[in-house]
Amino acid sequence: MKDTQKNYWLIKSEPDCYSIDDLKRDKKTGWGGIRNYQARNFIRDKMKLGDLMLFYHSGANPPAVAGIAEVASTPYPDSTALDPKDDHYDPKSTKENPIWMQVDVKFKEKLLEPVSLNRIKQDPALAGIMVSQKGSRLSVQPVSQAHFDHIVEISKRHSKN
DNA sequence: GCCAACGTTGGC
DNA sequence: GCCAACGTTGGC
Repeated sequence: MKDTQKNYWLIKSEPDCYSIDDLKRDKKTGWGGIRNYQARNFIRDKMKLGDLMLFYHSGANPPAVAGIAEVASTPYPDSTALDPKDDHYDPKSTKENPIWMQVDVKFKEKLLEPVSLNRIKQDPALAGIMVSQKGSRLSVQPVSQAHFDHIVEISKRHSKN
């Protein structure tokens, strides 16, 4: 039973680098290049097909949750770590012993109204959410279902007016 | 562009 | 195993 339960995530991307619009265009992409062990462990150990993700624009004006994506593969070795020509190449990672993992991420929807970090911080219902903590640089974060739903709700509510 | 908060690296 | 130096992230 536990295993079939969905997990919820927040993934960060700089929109200049890869935005929700890029994902909408591509429909699906390999979420590679994660070079942080904590994030890697979440991807490797906890991510499951069908898990839902908040797609967060970091370094944007304002930084905000911009859309929803879905985990579209089981975890597999990050090929960008094995390619010497790639920016994310890591010589410590080998085909026999891959260090870094990735999943495929599928476009689900773009929020009509992005939910800004500022709004997230101000909302008592979202107290304790990882992304609003000062100095939280983790690019893959677990999110509770309640927080996930609430953020989507805020967007829907706001875009109705 | 600044800088605080982290994570990683490497000398010892 | 400590810790200073360094690199990176990301809000502002």
